[in-house]
Amino acid sequence: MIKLTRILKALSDETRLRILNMLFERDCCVCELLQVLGISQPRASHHLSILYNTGLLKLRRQGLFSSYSIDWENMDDYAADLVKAAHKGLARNKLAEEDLQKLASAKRLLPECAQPV
Amino acid sequence: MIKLTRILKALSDETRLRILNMLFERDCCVCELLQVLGISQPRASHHLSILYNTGLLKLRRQGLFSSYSIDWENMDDYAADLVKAAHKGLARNKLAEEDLQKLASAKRLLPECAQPV
DNA sequence: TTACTATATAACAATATCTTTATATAGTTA
DNA sequence: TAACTATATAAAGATATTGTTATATAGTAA
Repeated sequence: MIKLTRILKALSDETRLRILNMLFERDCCVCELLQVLGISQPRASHHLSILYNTGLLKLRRQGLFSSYSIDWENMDDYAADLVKAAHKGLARNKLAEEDLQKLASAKRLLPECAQPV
Repeated sequence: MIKLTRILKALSDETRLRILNMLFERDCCVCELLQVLGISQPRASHHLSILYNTGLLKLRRQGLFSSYSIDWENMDDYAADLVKAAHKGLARNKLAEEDLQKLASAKRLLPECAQPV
């Protein structure tokens, strides 16, 4: 129950849903998330840590850069269902769509910054 | 986005998940929920109002009694997915299982108190 | 080494959520 | 009508969450 509520709480925030929406598109480094979301770095870092600690994201560090992606492999079945349903709920959402457009032209600080994990 | 986060927040609470779990079994009147959950009446009422106002439940009043049930008909597709996934996440949960056992023997104050809506 | 950069963490204020206690509403029964 | 019952709502304290500012960590480059 605690795990389930933690996952639901992790999903219950606009910023974190926007992050997940972007990671549905492809994995991203923090620098890209910052550019697109237009929020402070500690704020992004905080929300990423919540998603990460809940087991929804995995992290690949390359030097100074951190690339996050959705950790489908280690996620419980129901958790994957929740993430997919939340993503479905973002369909045709203005903000979420704009984020993806910005992501397409976001500057990657290093070329290897957002390659598949 | 606001609707989506409201639904996720509504699901992000143990008491409300227990209520939904019971309503997955069958619709219940508040008196039954109180017996099973073992919480105060205003607390149950408060959580029911959150689920109701988020559009996840429907209500049928019969005199003094209120029967709640999951409002599948008026729920968005993604919302139904979220509710089902949350329910899936309760599988084999001790507390949720005990609730259903108690529900089976909960005393209905009126025979028509928990008939299908 | 020092300076710089990307990200994480800590501390704190602002806000939201949960629970309890008290009260209101509205249907029922006498 | 008055008394009673099931449920809802309001007020208020306790706790949790969010966002900001400041600082730490750790990799890179000079």
